[in-house]
Amino acid sequence: MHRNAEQTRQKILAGLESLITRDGFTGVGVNAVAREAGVDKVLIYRYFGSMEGLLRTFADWKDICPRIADLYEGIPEKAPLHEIATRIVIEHAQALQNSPLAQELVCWALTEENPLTVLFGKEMEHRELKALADKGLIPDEDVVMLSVIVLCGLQYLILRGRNNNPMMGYDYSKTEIREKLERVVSSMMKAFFQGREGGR
Amino acid sequence: MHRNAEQTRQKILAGLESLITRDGFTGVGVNAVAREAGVDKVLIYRYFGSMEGLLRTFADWKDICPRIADLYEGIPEKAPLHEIATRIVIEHAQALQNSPLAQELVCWALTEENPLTVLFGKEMEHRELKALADKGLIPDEDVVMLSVIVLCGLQYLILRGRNNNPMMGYDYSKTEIREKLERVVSSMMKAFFQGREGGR
DNA sequence: GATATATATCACCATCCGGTGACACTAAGT
DNA sequence: ACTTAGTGTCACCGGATGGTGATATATATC
Repeated sequence: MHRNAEQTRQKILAGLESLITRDGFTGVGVNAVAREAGVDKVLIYRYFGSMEGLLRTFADWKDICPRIADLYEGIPEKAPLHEIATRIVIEHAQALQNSPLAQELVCWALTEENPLTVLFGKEMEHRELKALADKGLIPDEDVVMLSVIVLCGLQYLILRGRNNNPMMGYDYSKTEIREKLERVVSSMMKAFFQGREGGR
Repeated sequence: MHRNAEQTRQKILAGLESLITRDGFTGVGVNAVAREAGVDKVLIYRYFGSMEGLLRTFADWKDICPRIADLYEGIPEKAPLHEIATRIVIEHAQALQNSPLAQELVCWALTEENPLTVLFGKEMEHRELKALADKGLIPDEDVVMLSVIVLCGLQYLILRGRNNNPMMGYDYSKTEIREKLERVVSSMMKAFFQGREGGR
Protein backbone atom coordinates (compact mmCIF):
# COMPACT_ATOMS: atom_id res chain seq x y z
CA MET A 1 0.00 0.00 0.00
CA HIS A 2 1.60 3.18 -1.17
CA ARG A 3 1.23 6.11 1.13
CA ASN A 4 0.72 9.00 -1.18
CA ALA A 5 -1.90 11.58 -0.35
CA GLU A 6 -1.90 13.25 -3.73
CA GLN A 7 -2.34 9.95 -5.52
CA THR A 8 -5.23 9.06 -3.24
CA ARG A 9 -6.91 12.36 -3.95
CA GLN A 10 -6.62 11.63 -7.66
CA LYS A 11 -8.04 8.14 -7.18
CA ILE A 12 -11.04 9.58 -5.37
CA LEU A 13 -11.66 12.21 -8.04
CA ALA A 14 -11.29 9.62 -10.78
CA GLY A 15 -13.63 7.34 -8.90
CA LEU A 16 -16.26 10.05 -8.74
CA GLU A 17 -15.93 10.61 -12.46
CA SER A 18 -16.31 6.98 -13.43
CA LEU A 19 -19.15 6.54 -10.95
CA ILE A 20 -21.12 9.41 -12.44
CA THR A 21 -20.34 8.24 -15.95
CA ARG A 22 -21.42 4.67 -15.33
CA ASP A 23 -24.29 4.96 -12.84
CA GLY A 24 -25.46 8.54 -13.19
CA PHE A 25 -25.57 11.27 -10.62
CA THR A 26 -28.38 9.72 -8.61
CA GLY A 27 -26.05 7.09 -7.22
CA VAL A 28 -23.42 9.52 -6.00
CA GLY A 29 -22.59 9.25 -2.31
CA VAL A 30 -19.68 8.84 0.06
CA ASN A 31 -19.86 5.06 0.19
CA ALA A 32 -20.29 4.60 -3.54
CA VAL A 33 -17.43 6.93 -4.43
CA ALA A 34 -15.08 5.28 -1.94
CA ARG A 35 -16.01 1.84 -3.24
CA GLU A 36 -15.48 2.90 -6.83
CA ALA A 37 -12.12 4.48 -6.02
CA GLY A 38 -10.99 1.45 -4.02
CA VAL A 39 -10.36 3.60 -1.00
CA ASP A 40 -11.72 3.92 2.51
CA LYS A 41 -14.44 6.49 2.75
CA VAL A 42 -12.86 8.18 5.71
CA LEU A 43 -10.23 9.49 3.32
CA ILE A 44 -12.88 11.47 1.49
CA TYR A 45 -13.66 13.31 4.67
CA ARG A 46 -9.99 13.78 5.46
CA TYR A 47 -9.02 15.19 2.09
CA PHE A 48 -12.17 16.98 1.02
CA GLY A 49 -13.99 17.64 4.26
CA SER A 50 -17.32 16.40 2.93
CA MET A 51 -19.15 15.32 -0.17
CA GLU A 52 -19.78 18.98 -0.93
CA GLY A 53 -16.10 19.71 -0.77
CA LEU A 54 -15.36 16.82 -3.09
CA LEU A 55 -17.87 18.11 -5.62
CA ARG A 56 -16.33 21.57 -5.42
CA THR A 57 -12.89 20.18 -6.05
CA PHE A 58 -14.16 17.95 -8.82
CA ALA A 59 -15.63 20.93 -10.63
CA ASP A 60 -12.22 22.61 -10.70
CA TRP A 61 -10.34 19.42 -11.30
CA LYS A 62 -11.23 18.49 -14.78
CA ASP A 63 -12.20 20.29 -17.90
CA ILE A 64 -15.64 18.88 -18.04
CA CYS A 65 -16.89 21.03 -20.82
CA PRO A 66 -15.16 20.32 -24.08
CA ARG A 67 -12.42 22.74 -24.97
CA ILE A 68 -14.28 25.28 -26.99
CA ALA A 69 -11.18 26.84 -28.49
CA ASP A 70 -10.36 23.56 -30.20
CA LEU A 71 -13.90 23.08 -31.36
CA TYR A 72 -14.07 26.29 -33.30
CA GLU A 73 -10.75 26.12 -35.00
CA GLY A 74 -12.41 24.88 -38.14
CA ILE A 75 -14.76 27.81 -38.47
CA PRO A 76 -13.52 30.36 -40.99
CA GLU A 77 -13.33 33.84 -39.47
CA LYS A 78 -14.93 35.44 -42.46
CA ALA A 79 -17.86 33.15 -42.94
CA PRO A 80 -21.34 34.66 -42.94
CA LEU A 81 -22.63 35.29 -39.44
CA HIS A 82 -25.51 32.88 -39.75
CA GLU A 83 -23.08 30.15 -40.64
CA ILE A 84 -20.89 30.95 -37.67
CA ALA A 85 -23.83 30.92 -35.30
CA THR A 86 -25.00 27.62 -36.72
CA ARG A 87 -21.59 26.04 -36.41
CA ILE A 88 -21.13 27.17 -32.83
CA VAL A 89 -24.44 25.69 -31.79
CA ILE A 90 -23.92 22.43 -33.63
CA GLU A 91 -20.36 21.92 -32.45
CA HIS A 92 -21.50 22.48 -28.90
CA ALA A 93 -24.21 19.89 -29.29
CA GLN A 94 -21.81 17.39 -30.82
CA ALA A 95 -19.42 17.87 -27.93
CA LEU A 96 -22.19 17.07 -25.49
CA GLN A 97 -23.21 14.07 -27.52
CA ASN A 98 -19.67 12.71 -27.27
CA SER A 99 -19.34 13.14 -23.51
CA PRO A 100 -21.51 10.95 -21.31
CA LEU A 101 -20.05 12.68 -18.28
CA ALA A 102 -21.09 16.11 -19.52
CA GLN A 103 -24.56 14.76 -20.30
CA GLU A 104 -24.94 13.54 -16.77
CA LEU A 105 -23.76 16.85 -15.35
CA VAL A 106 -26.14 18.84 -17.51
CA CYS A 107 -28.92 16.62 -16.28
CA TRP A 108 -27.79 17.08 -12.71
CA ALA A 109 -27.73 20.84 -13.17
CA LEU A 110 -31.37 20.69 -14.29
CA THR A 111 -32.31 18.64 -11.26
CA GLU A 112 -30.76 20.19 -8.20
CA GLU A 113 -28.38 22.76 -6.85
CA ASN A 114 -25.01 21.83 -5.41
CA PRO A 115 -21.48 23.20 -5.71
CA LEU A 116 -20.76 21.07 -8.74
CA THR A 117 -23.89 21.87 -10.69
CA VAL A 118 -23.61 25.58 -10.01
CA LEU A 119 -19.97 25.78 -11.03
CA PHE A 120 -20.63 23.58 -14.03
CA GLY A 121 -23.46 25.84 -15.11
CA LYS A 122 -21.30 28.92 -14.82
CA GLU A 123 -18.55 27.24 -16.78
CA MET A 124 -20.85 26.31 -19.64
CA GLU A 125 -22.23 29.82 -19.66
CA HIS A 126 -18.76 31.29 -19.78
CA ARG A 127 -17.61 29.11 -22.63
CA GLU A 128 -20.70 29.73 -24.64
CA LEU A 129 -20.43 33.46 -24.19
CA LYS A 130 -16.77 33.41 -25.08
CA ALA A 131 -17.43 31.45 -28.24
CA LEU A 132 -20.09 33.91 -29.34
CA ALA A 133 -17.99 36.93 -28.41
CA ASP A 134 -14.90 35.65 -30.19
CA LYS A 135 -16.85 35.42 -33.38
CA GLY A 136 -18.33 38.87 -33.09
CA LEU A 137 -21.90 37.77 -32.44
CA ILE A 138 -22.22 39.24 -29.01
CA PRO A 139 -23.34 42.79 -29.81
CA ASP A 140 -26.62 41.47 -31.14
CA GLU A 141 -28.61 40.18 -28.19
CA ASP A 142 -31.27 38.60 -30.35
CA VAL A 143 -28.68 36.39 -32.00
CA VAL A 144 -27.30 35.35 -28.66
CA MET A 145 -30.76 34.50 -27.39
CA LEU A 146 -31.67 32.54 -30.46
CA SER A 147 -28.41 30.60 -30.34
CA VAL A 148 -28.95 29.79 -26.71
CA ILE A 149 -32.51 28.62 -27.30
CA VAL A 150 -31.49 26.36 -30.14
CA LEU A 151 -28.46 25.02 -28.30
CA CYS A 152 -30.59 24.24 -25.28
CA GLY A 153 -33.13 22.55 -27.49
CA LEU A 154 -30.50 20.29 -28.98
CA GLN A 155 -29.10 19.51 -25.55
CA TYR A 156 -32.57 18.57 -24.41
CA LEU A 157 -33.00 16.24 -27.36
CA ILE A 158 -29.65 14.63 -26.66
CA LEU A 159 -30.59 13.97 -23.06
CA ARG A 160 -33.96 12.56 -23.98
CA GLY A 161 -32.39 10.28 -26.52
CA ARG A 162 -30.33 8.54 -23.87
CA ASN A 163 -33.03 6.55 -22.11
CA ASN A 164 -34.81 5.16 -25.12
CA ASN A 165 -37.22 7.98 -24.57
CA PRO A 166 -36.65 10.34 -27.47
CA MET A 167 -38.80 13.44 -27.85
CA MET A 168 -41.07 13.01 -30.87
CA GLY A 169 -38.79 10.32 -32.16
CA TYR A 170 -36.01 12.83 -32.66
CA ASP A 171 -33.18 10.71 -31.36
CA TYR A 172 -30.10 12.84 -31.77
CA SER A 173 -27.80 9.85 -31.65
CA LYS A 174 -29.12 8.66 -34.99
CA THR A 175 -26.99 10.16 -37.73
CA GLU A 176 -29.83 10.62 -40.15
CA ILE A 177 -31.94 12.52 -37.65
CA ARG A 178 -29.01 14.56 -36.44
CA GLU A 179 -28.31 15.70 -39.97
CA LYS A 180 -31.92 16.64 -40.51
CA LEU A 181 -31.93 18.70 -37.33
CA GLU A 182 -28.72 20.40 -38.33
CA ARG A 183 -30.13 21.27 -41.72
CA VAL A 184 -33.20 22.83 -40.16
CA VAL A 185 -31.10 24.85 -37.73
CA SER A 186 -28.87 25.99 -40.52
CA SER A 187 -31.64 27.18 -42.80
CA MET A 188 -33.46 28.80 -39.92
CA MET A 189 -30.39 30.78 -38.94
CA LYS A 190 -29.91 31.85 -42.50
CA ALA A 191 -33.49 33.04 -42.78
CA PHE A 192 -33.26 34.86 -39.47
CA PHE A 193 -30.12 36.75 -40.42
CA GLN A 194 -31.38 37.62 -43.84
CA GLY A 195 -34.57 38.98 -42.37
CA ARG A 196 -32.54 41.61 -40.55
CA GLU A 197 -29.53 43.28 -42.13
CA GLY A 198 -28.48 40.76 -44.69
CA GLY A 199 -25.61 39.44 -42.61
CA ARG A 200 -22.04 40.51 -43.08
CA MET B 1 -59.71 5.23 10.75
CA HIS B 2 -62.08 4.90 7.83
CA ARG B 3 -61.85 1.66 5.97
CA ASN B 4 -62.09 2.62 2.39
CA ALA B 5 -59.72 1.11 -0.11
CA GLU B 6 -60.50 3.56 -2.88
CA GLN B 7 -59.91 6.51 -0.60
CA THR B 8 -56.62 5.03 0.52
CA ARG B 9 -55.52 4.59 -3.07
CA GLN B 10 -56.31 8.24 -3.68
CA LYS B 11 -54.38 9.27 -0.60
CA ILE B 12 -51.34 7.36 -1.83
CA LEU B 13 -51.51 8.86 -5.30
CA ALA B 14 -51.98 12.33 -3.87
CA GLY B 15 -49.08 11.70 -1.53
CA LEU B 16 -46.85 10.78 -4.43
CA GLU B 17 -47.84 13.95 -6.22
CA SER B 18 -47.16 16.28 -3.33
CA LEU B 19 -43.93 14.46 -2.55
CA ILE B 20 -42.62 14.93 -6.08
CA THR B 21 -43.80 18.51 -6.14
CA ARG B 22 -42.18 19.43 -2.85
CA ASP B 23 -39.00 17.33 -2.73
CA GLY B 24 -38.39 16.40 -6.35
CA PHE B 25 -38.22 12.99 -7.92
CA THR B 26 -34.93 12.02 -6.29
CA GLY B 27 -36.65 11.49 -2.97
CA VAL B 28 -39.36 9.20 -4.30
CA GLY B 29 -39.53 5.81 -2.60
CA VAL B 30 -41.93 3.51 -0.83
CA ASN B 31 -41.19 4.84 2.63
CA ALA B 32 -41.34 8.49 1.65
CA VAL B 33 -44.59 8.12 -0.26
CA ALA B 34 -46.25 6.23 2.59
CA ARG B 35 -45.08 8.83 5.09
CA GLU B 36 -46.34 11.69 2.92
CA ALA B 37 -49.71 10.00 2.41
CA GLY B 38 -50.06 9.19 6.10
CA VAL B 39 -50.49 5.53 5.35
CA ASP B 40 -48.64 2.31 6.07
CA LYS B 41 -46.27 1.41 3.30
CA VAL B 42 -47.56 -2.13 3.10
CA LEU B 43 -50.71 -0.72 1.54
CA ILE B 44 -48.69 0.52 -1.40
CA TYR B 45 -47.64 -3.04 -2.11
CA ARG B 46 -51.15 -4.33 -1.57
CA TYR B 47 -52.86 -1.86 -3.85
CA PHE B 48 -50.21 -1.25 -6.48
CA GLY B 49 -47.99 -4.29 -6.26
CA SER B 50 -44.78 -2.28 -6.22
CA MET B 51 -43.35 1.16 -6.69
CA GLU B 52 -43.31 0.53 -10.42
CA GLY B 53 -47.00 -0.25 -10.36
CA LEU B 54 -47.71 2.90 -8.41
CA LEU B 55 -45.84 4.98 -10.97
CA ARG B 56 -47.75 3.32 -13.78
CA THR B 57 -51.04 4.08 -12.11
CA PHE B 58 -49.96 7.61 -11.32
CA ALA B 59 -49.20 8.26 -14.97
CA ASP B 60 -52.76 7.33 -15.91
CA TRP B 61 -54.29 8.91 -12.86
CA LYS B 62 -53.83 12.56 -13.48
CA ASP B 63 -53.62 14.80 -16.46
CA ILE B 64 -50.07 15.80 -15.84
CA CYS B 65 -49.47 17.57 -19.07
CA PRO B 66 -51.50 20.71 -19.47
CA ARG B 67 -54.67 20.36 -21.45
CA ILE B 68 -53.57 21.37 -24.88
CA ALA B 69 -57.05 21.79 -26.26
CA ASP B 70 -57.76 24.53 -23.75
CA LEU B 71 -54.45 26.19 -24.36
CA TYR B 72 -54.99 26.73 -28.03
CA GLU B 73 -58.53 27.96 -27.94
CA GLY B 74 -57.32 31.50 -28.24
CA ILE B 75 -55.40 30.91 -31.44
CA PRO B 76 -57.35 32.05 -34.48
CA GLU B 77 -57.69 29.31 -37.06
CA LYS B 78 -56.80 31.61 -39.89
CA ALA B 79 -53.74 33.27 -38.46
CA PRO B 80 -50.50 33.06 -40.44
CA LEU B 81 -48.72 29.77 -39.96
CA HIS B 82 -45.67 31.30 -38.33
CA GLU B 83 -47.89 32.90 -35.74
CA ILE B 84 -49.63 29.62 -35.02
CA ALA B 85 -46.35 27.78 -34.61
CA THR B 86 -45.06 30.51 -32.32
CA ARG B 87 -48.15 30.45 -30.18
CA ILE B 88 -48.15 26.69 -29.83
CA VAL B 89 -44.58 26.67 -28.64
CA ILE B 90 -45.00 29.56 -26.26
CA GLU B 91 -48.22 28.30 -24.75
CA HIS B 92 -46.58 24.95 -24.15
CA ALA B 93 -43.69 26.61 -22.38
CA GLN B 94 -46.01 28.71 -20.26
CA ALA B 95 -47.91 25.65 -19.21
CA LEU B 96 -44.71 24.01 -18.06
CA GLN B 97 -43.69 27.16 -16.23
CA ASN B 98 -46.96 27.06 -14.29
CA SER B 99 -46.71 23.43 -13.25
CA PRO B 100 -43.94 22.49 -10.82
CA LEU B 101 -45.07 18.89 -11.02
CA ALA B 102 -44.68 18.80 -14.78
CA GLN B 103 -41.25 20.41 -14.46
CA GLU B 104 -40.13 17.70 -12.12
CA LEU B 105 -41.47 15.00 -14.41
CA VAL B 106 -39.72 16.45 -17.44
CA CYS B 107 -36.53 16.48 -15.46
CA TRP B 108 -37.10 12.91 -14.37
CA ALA B 109 -37.68 11.88 -17.96
CA LEU B 110 -34.30 13.36 -18.85
CA THR B 111 -32.61 11.47 -16.05
CA GLU B 112 -33.82 7.90 -16.08
CA GLU B 113 -36.24 5.42 -17.50
CA ASN B 114 -39.19 4.09 -15.56
CA PRO B 115 -42.87 3.47 -16.30
CA LEU B 116 -43.83 6.98 -15.33
CA THR B 117 -41.16 8.79 -17.32
CA VAL B 118 -41.77 6.71 -20.42
CA LEU B 119 -45.52 7.20 -20.34
CA PHE B 120 -45.10 10.85 -19.54
CA GLY B 121 -42.75 11.26 -22.49
CA LYS B 122 -45.15 9.56 -24.85
CA GLU B 123 -48.00 11.70 -23.56
CA MET B 124 -46.09 14.92 -24.18
CA GLU B 125 -45.16 13.73 -27.63
CA HIS B 126 -48.74 12.87 -28.41
CA ARG B 127 -50.09 16.20 -27.28
CA GLU B 128 -47.46 18.16 -29.11
CA LEU B 129 -48.07 16.24 -32.30
CA LYS B 130 -51.80 16.68 -31.96
CA ALA B 131 -51.45 20.40 -31.45
CA LEU B 132 -49.33 20.74 -34.56
CA ALA B 133 -51.58 18.47 -36.59
CA ASP B 134 -54.76 20.25 -35.53
CA LYS B 135 -53.38 23.47 -36.87
CA GLY B 136 -52.27 22.01 -40.15
CA LEU B 137 -48.56 22.28 -39.54
CA ILE B 138 -47.82 18.59 -39.68
CA PRO B 139 -47.23 18.05 -43.40
CA ASP B 140 -44.11 20.18 -43.22
CA GLU B 141 -41.51 18.22 -41.31
CA ASP B 142 -39.09 21.11 -41.08
CA VAL B 143 -41.65 23.17 -39.24
CA VAL B 144 -42.31 20.36 -36.83
CA MET B 145 -38.62 19.94 -36.16
CA LEU B 146 -38.03 23.60 -35.64
CA SER B 147 -40.98 23.87 -33.30
CA VAL B 148 -39.75 20.93 -31.30
CA ILE B 149 -36.24 22.33 -31.04
CA VAL B 150 -37.46 25.69 -29.85
CA LEU B 151 -39.95 24.19 -27.45
CA CYS B 152 -37.28 21.96 -25.98
CA GLY B 153 -34.97 24.94 -25.68
CA LEU B 154 -37.54 26.88 -23.70
CA GLN B 155 -38.24 23.88 -21.49
CA TYR B 156 -34.54 23.59 -20.81
CA LEU B 157 -34.35 27.25 -19.83
CA ILE B 158 -37.33 26.85 -17.54
CA LEU B 159 -35.75 23.90 -15.78
CA ARG B 160 -32.43 25.67 -15.40
CA GLY B 161 -34.15 28.71 -13.98
CA ARG B 162 -35.53 26.72 -11.05
CA ASN B 163 -32.36 26.16 -9.04
CA ASN B 164 -30.95 29.66 -9.17
CA ASN B 165 -28.84 28.34 -11.98
CA PRO B 166 -30.13 30.04 -15.10
CA MET B 167 -28.45 29.43 -18.42
CA MET B 168 -26.67 32.60 -19.54
CA GLY B 169 -28.81 34.60 -17.18
CA TYR B 170 -31.91 33.75 -19.18
CA ASP B 171 -34.21 33.06 -16.27
CA TYR B 172 -37.54 32.26 -17.85
CA SER B 173 -39.44 33.05 -14.67
CA LYS B 174 -38.56 36.74 -15.05
CA THR B 175 -41.29 38.41 -17.05
CA GLU B 176 -38.97 40.77 -18.85
CA ILE B 177 -36.69 37.97 -20.04
CA ARG B 178 -39.58 35.74 -20.96
CA GLU B 179 -41.01 38.48 -23.16
CA LYS B 180 -37.67 39.01 -24.85
CA LEU B 181 -37.37 35.29 -25.57
CA GLU B 182 -40.88 35.20 -26.93
CA ARG B 183 -40.15 38.13 -29.23
CA VAL B 184 -37.07 36.42 -30.60
CA VAL B 185 -38.94 33.17 -31.20
CA SER B 186 -41.73 35.05 -32.88
CA SER B 187 -39.54 36.99 -35.27
CA MET B 188 -37.44 33.92 -36.00
CA MET B 189 -40.53 31.91 -36.94
CA LYS B 190 -41.71 34.71 -39.14
CA ALA B 191 -38.39 34.89 -40.95
CA PHE B 192 -38.26 31.14 -41.35
CA PHE B 193 -41.71 30.92 -42.88
CA GLN B 194 -41.15 33.86 -45.16
CA GLY B 195 -37.96 32.32 -46.40
CA ARG B 196 -39.98 29.41 -47.77
CA GLU B 197 -43.39 29.90 -49.39
CA GLY B 198 -44.45 33.15 -47.86
CA GLY B 199 -46.78 31.52 -45.35
CA ARG B 200 -50.51 31.37 -45.80
C1' DG C 1 17.58 3.40 15.67
C1' DA C 2 13.98 6.09 18.18
C1' DT C 3 10.41 9.42 17.64
C1' DA C 4 6.86 11.98 15.44
C1' DT C 5 3.73 12.73 11.80
C1' DA C 6 1.21 11.66 7.85
C1' DT C 7 -1.37 8.12 5.90
C1' DA C 8 -4.44 4.19 5.67
C1' DT C 9 -7.55 0.51 7.88
C1' DC C 10 -11.01 -1.20 10.65
C1' DA C 11 -14.94 -1.39 13.64
C1' DC C 12 -18.79 0.71 14.86
C1' DC C 13 -22.96 3.86 15.27
C1' DA C 14 -27.71 5.53 14.27
C1' DT C 15 -30.63 5.91 10.53
C1' DC C 16 -32.79 4.96 6.49
C1' DC C 17 -34.23 1.84 2.77
C1' DG C 18 -37.23 -1.86 0.28
C1' DG C 19 -39.74 -5.70 1.49
C1' DT C 20 -42.53 -9.34 4.27
C1' DG C 21 -45.12 -11.95 7.78
C1' DA C 22 -48.23 -11.95 11.62
C1' DC C 23 -51.91 -9.96 13.66
C1' DA C 24 -56.14 -6.88 14.69
C1' DC C 25 -60.07 -4.82 13.37
C1' DT C 26 -64.44 -3.94 10.54
C1' DA C 27 -67.96 -4.91 7.55
C1' DA C 28 -70.77 -7.76 4.97
C1' DG C 29 -73.07 -12.61 3.93
C1' DT C 30 -75.27 -16.39 5.78
C1' DA D 1 -74.22 -15.07 16.14
C1' DC D 2 -70.52 -16.93 13.15
C1' DT D 3 -67.72 -17.08 9.37
C1' DT D 4 -65.25 -14.72 5.68
C1' DA D 5 -63.01 -11.31 3.02
C1' DG D 6 -61.39 -6.85 2.99
C1' DT D 7 -58.73 -3.43 5.31
C1' DG D 8 -55.35 -1.38 8.38
C1' DT D 9 -51.38 -1.75 12.11
C1' DC D 10 -47.21 -3.34 13.82
C1' DA D 11 -42.78 -5.54 14.25
C1' DC D 12 -39.24 -7.20 11.99
C1' DC D 13 -35.50 -8.51 8.42
C1' DG D 14 -31.10 -7.76 5.64
C1' DG D 15 -28.68 -4.37 3.65
C1' DA D 16 -27.15 0.33 2.49
C1' DT D 17 -26.30 4.93 3.94
C1' DG D 18 -23.62 9.11 6.13
C1' DG D 19 -20.51 9.80 9.67
C1' DT D 20 -16.85 9.05 13.57
C1' DG D 21 -13.35 7.19 16.83
C1' DA D 22 -9.63 4.11 17.69
C1' DT D 23 -5.88 1.82 15.88
C1' DA D 24 -2.30 0.16 12.81
C1' DT D 25 1.41 1.12 9.57
C1' DA D 26 4.51 3.57 6.66
C1' DT D 27 7.50 7.58 5.87
C1' DA D 28 10.28 11.41 7.35
C1' DT D 29 13.18 13.85 11.00
C1' DC D 30 16.37 13.83 14.47
